[in-house]
Amino acid sequence: MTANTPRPTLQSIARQLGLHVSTVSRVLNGPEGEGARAASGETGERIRRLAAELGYRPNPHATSLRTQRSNLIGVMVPRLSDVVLATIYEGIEEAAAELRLSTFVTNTWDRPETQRARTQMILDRRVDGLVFGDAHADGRLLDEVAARGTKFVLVNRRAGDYPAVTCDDYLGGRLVADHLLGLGHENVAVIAGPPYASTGLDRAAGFADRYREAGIALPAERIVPSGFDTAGGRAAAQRLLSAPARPTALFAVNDFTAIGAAGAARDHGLRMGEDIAIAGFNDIPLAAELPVPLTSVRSDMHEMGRRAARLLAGIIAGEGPVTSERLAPTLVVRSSTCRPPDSPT
Amino acid sequence: MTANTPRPTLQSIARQLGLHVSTVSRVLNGPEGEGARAASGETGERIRRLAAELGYRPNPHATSLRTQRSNLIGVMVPRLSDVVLATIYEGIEEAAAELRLSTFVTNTWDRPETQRARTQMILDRRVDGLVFGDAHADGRLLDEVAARGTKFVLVNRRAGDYPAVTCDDYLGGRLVADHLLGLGHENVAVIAGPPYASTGLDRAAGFADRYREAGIALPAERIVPSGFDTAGGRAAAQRLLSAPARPTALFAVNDFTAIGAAGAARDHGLRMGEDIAIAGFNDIPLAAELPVPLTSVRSDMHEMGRRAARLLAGIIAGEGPVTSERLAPTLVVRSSTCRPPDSPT
DNA sequence: CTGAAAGCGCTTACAG
DNA sequence: CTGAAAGCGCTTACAG
Repeated sequence: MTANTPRPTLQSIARQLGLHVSTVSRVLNGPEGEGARAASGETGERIRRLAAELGYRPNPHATSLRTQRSNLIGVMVPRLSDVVLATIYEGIEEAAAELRLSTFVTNTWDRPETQRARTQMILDRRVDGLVFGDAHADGRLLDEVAARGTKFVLVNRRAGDYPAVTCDDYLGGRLVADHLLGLGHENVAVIAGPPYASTGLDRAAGFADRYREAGIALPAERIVPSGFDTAGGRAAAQRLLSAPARPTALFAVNDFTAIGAAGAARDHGLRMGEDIAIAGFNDIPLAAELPVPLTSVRSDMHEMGRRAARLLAGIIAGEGPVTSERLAPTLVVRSSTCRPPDSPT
Repeated sequence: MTANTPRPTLQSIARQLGLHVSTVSRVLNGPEGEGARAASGETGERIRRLAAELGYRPNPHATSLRTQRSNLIGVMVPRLSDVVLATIYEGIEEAAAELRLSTFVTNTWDRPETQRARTQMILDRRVDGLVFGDAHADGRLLDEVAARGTKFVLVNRRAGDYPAVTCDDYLGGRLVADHLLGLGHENVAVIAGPPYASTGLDRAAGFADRYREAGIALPAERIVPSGFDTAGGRAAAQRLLSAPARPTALFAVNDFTAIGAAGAARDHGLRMGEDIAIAGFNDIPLAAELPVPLTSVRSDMHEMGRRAARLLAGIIAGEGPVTSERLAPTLVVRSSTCRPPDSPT
């Protein structure tokens, strides 16, 4: 295909073959049934041969205009340079491509105005559906989007009763609590992430519930909100480690927060994995590569993305009842979580 | 806008106002000049008012079909879960949105077959242009794409004479060499990345040239290829540190590779920043957060992405001569680069 | 199995 | 300043 040759169209192919455009359409892009039948005919063979020779590719804008289906989906994420979201998006994009869906992805920075503006921008592109990876617990924007009849699913974070594919964050929090309890930690704290994200909320809740079941109630000041980045983790840990009865173990609801917390611990002269235990969440690839490898909860983010794409595709296709999915996490124990310093060996 | 109301179209607006669709089109979506003139008329006011009230949004598929312009661009990256590429993409997406362009982004894993297949998939979507963030030095695929008359730019990696926005990687390599020479390192090695990426090649070349100018020629076995991830850095460093006259400093052409190298150093009982100097490239956010903060070359990846988007937009618009851009890097010195262990203080 | 027709929602050169 | 017409490239119900 050289630069000057105009792209072939159904029309141009029909003309060259002395056929009608509708015939060519049915053979090349028609539904399976018809295409298959047409396949038998010798005409079908001629059409297919010429189309292949010319490198015919249907014009998706024409198809979308005609069918009112764009085969496009939009994906909203807080920020793609966060490896957690990037990995989820990779899963979405991969599964979407398998389903012949193309994706637009955009950052919303977790800011409501940006979320609203970018959602509108994506809807203006006439996507068939949306994946929200930035849902806020209040669900206000989602309510509006749902009211318009727009199809969507949530991924990573849940909100209300909207269909969502998430990690079982509550269970993940419990797993960490189990582990720290087993090591003998009774004086612990949680760096809980921002208050609008179900991930942090559920992880913290699972952790606190498990401790409560063990007879240890975490006081409110031991569950501190934070950003999801290293700076947030550092600041939160700084506060916790300056308190009177310093905790012997920290559960950060995200690995970056945990890395920031490790920095704060260092500033306090504490060695992670020896003087203080720190656990994170997500098991990002770097967790295992740190000088003191980080104990973390592994969730299959790529698979989460794949499932979200498929769930959305099902909804778009109008398939049966929609049920949210919750992936089981596993705890990966590494050397960052030691026993309490004064514990008997 | 409720679920059951059909979306307004130019037609529906024209009908409600007793006007012709072409009039409405000119007022709502027409070129600046006409729109402005139409603005004065009282009719224009009525049209605009109703459109706003109904929440009219032009159907981009219809517009694209008619104008043969999709306002869509495609972005090819090795993998989005690499924070370097994710950050570049954020810049592309941000600038593209400002230019009213929407972007498709896809992973190609640096595999030629995938690159080819995904490029075709993106072109099938009738994008107006492409940004390649995964160019291979041989430029084979790019030659094919160029031969079709497709418009594109490269970002991060350059190839042939195709328009590209890159970091001045050669200069970056020189900066690191300057720094290590200043510290007194004469026995050094480079972990150079894969042989198909201009980034690693140029960084290694700048480094080696600067050392040569200082009278120190790096033997070939001191410039070892690697992957761009921690595993690759670890393996390469493992080899280098097992050699007879062990280098006192390592330049890894990427921060992940440097982190992997630090792991290998630890395995050899070497403390980074005390027994061995290690420098990276890109200054990813984590570099400053490591227990031993990493010396690295900073390149403004977000800005690189923004410029690539604008360069492509210029090419699509058919504006003047196209010139590649090369952003100046800066060296960020941190504690990972110490003097050679046996150097006089 | 193939053809003819209508129409998805827009833009734009041509009249008036 | 506004209208009428043509057409971008497809799909699909209706005939034959």
